[in-house]
Amino acid sequence: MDYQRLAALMFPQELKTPEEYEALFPVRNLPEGAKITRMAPSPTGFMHLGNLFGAIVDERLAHLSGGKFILRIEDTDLKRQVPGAVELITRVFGQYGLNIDEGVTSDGEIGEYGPYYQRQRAPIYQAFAKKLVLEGKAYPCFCTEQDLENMRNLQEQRHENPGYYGEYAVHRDMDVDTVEQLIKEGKPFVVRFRSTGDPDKTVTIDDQIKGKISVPENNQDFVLLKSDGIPTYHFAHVVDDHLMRTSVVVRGEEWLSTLNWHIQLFGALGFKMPKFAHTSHMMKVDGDKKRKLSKRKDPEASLDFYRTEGYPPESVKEYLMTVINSNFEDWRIANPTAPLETFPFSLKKMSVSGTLFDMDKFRDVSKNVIARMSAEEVYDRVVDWAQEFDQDLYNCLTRDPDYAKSILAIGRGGKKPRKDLALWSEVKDYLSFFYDELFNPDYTMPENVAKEDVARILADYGDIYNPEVDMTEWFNAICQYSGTIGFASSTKEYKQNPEQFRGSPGDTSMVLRVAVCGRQNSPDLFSCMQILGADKVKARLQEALNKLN
RNA sequence: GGCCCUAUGGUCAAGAGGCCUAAGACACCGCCCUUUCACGGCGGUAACACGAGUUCGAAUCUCGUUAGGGUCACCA
Repeated sequence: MDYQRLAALMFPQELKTPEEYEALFPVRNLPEGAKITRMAPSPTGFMHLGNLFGAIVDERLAHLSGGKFILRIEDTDLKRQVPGAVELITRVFGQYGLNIDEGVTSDGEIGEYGPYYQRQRAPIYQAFAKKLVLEGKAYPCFCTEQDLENMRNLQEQRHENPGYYGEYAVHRDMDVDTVEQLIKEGKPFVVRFRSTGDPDKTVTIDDQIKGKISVPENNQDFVLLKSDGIPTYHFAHVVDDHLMRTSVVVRGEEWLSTLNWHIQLFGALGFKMPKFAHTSHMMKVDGDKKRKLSKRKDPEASLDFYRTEGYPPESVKEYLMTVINSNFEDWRIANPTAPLETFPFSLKKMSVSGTLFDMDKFRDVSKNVIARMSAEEVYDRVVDWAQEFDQDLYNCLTRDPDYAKSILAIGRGGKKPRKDLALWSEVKDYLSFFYDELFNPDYTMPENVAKEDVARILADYGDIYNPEVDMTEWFNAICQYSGTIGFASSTKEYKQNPEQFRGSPGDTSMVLRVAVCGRQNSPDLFSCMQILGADKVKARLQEALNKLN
């Protein structure tokens, strides 16, 4: 077989040699142990929680080891491309604080191992494909989609494995004259790998997460270059990760099934294999079954969900860390305020089995994240969120920032901070009663307080309330007043003989709370009254009294 | 169906042959603290998928079964 002639027919264009590329992208000069990782999303306009999961692993691995983290765009499939998708990707990286050392950023490409868009790397892949053709390790295939479908049907009928292999690899040994003829006729062709694998033999690799994995050798003549000269994932992955000198390939375990293709290709091209780390999937319960988080069925699969709902990126990251590294939670308890970056992340601690996404757990994590923030920071974040997603809330918050911050400061800080908020979209309801236009009172009074007592408290308290005094004195006044209307004048007293009283100071407070806040649950009532101011408190009491009748 | 991966409470998980009468977190329940709530404290319910084998000894090693997941494209 005249491979020289075959290669010339298949690749008439001017191409650099593989050796030239090797020289162009030399092995990196990095300290011992430094890891090169890469995230390689497709610009589909959708960022999956799993993408972030992988990106965090990549980023931590690289930066904890003094290596490099690369962002490469896998835009080889034109059909799936969506305008603005790359911007979405870089925006997400920015939001989540995943700093790229090399590759595509919001300010263009950086780094010496580019281009980092695969489409722009077409000549590189072609050069290496040509090398394989010259060595008899690849060949053109002129099968149409229809041909392949017919083949699959036949294989299904015969209960044989589907695919392009063995006797089904019909164009494998086509003579060069025929190839020339077909090319002259303008027939499109793909470039296929000529597999020499024996499926009865197995090949074993040591995965960084899963440990030893044994798979049968590949015998499929899979496609290297599509008919438009653009590579498939498999070929692009091998060429890119070699030339970019990636040292650890982190990717989802769905790639395990074609791992033998990649192993074979690294061998055929004479490339040193990188290490592999196959991550398990995020799962979700669907009825009584578990399945992979689905972009179509599960809103929480999309990173956009967290943004629109108002979950801080830190919360998502923090939650993912609890899943990624089993010792993270203990570390966080021991180091409540330490930056995430100081956690000693390790691949060894990664789970090998699929993890169910746990919304309860996630909310808990997020509450803790938000509880650690200052009122100032919460204010800034909520305003940013509201500006985009809740104009009413935005208007309220920005009208008087100090007022808003004083609300958000209630019970914040200290040893036992309040944990009311898990996400920004809960803020509006949380503080609605501080704003007249959001105030939507439910005047349901505590059942154990007689209606005439309610009316009396509401009528009397306006004159009793003194905004000048501190919390202790404020509560003492309520206690004292309670004593004058047949209520106990202390909680202790009431508890000793509940039947002797019409109510307790707690009941009095609850009546006031319902009137002032329009609900039975609120942060500390004293603080609420302080922030609202005496005039507003009195107006609210009157309003509630009017509604009573 | 073939191939591959996985299997400890409802969920995430600790666990590397004896430290296991099996950690911890979330959720749930109870009690305490308390002007309600949110916190916080204390306690509780709840698990090694099944069957063989190896071994003095198995959650841990091996095999099988079962169950779940993934994958079988000119998609990634």
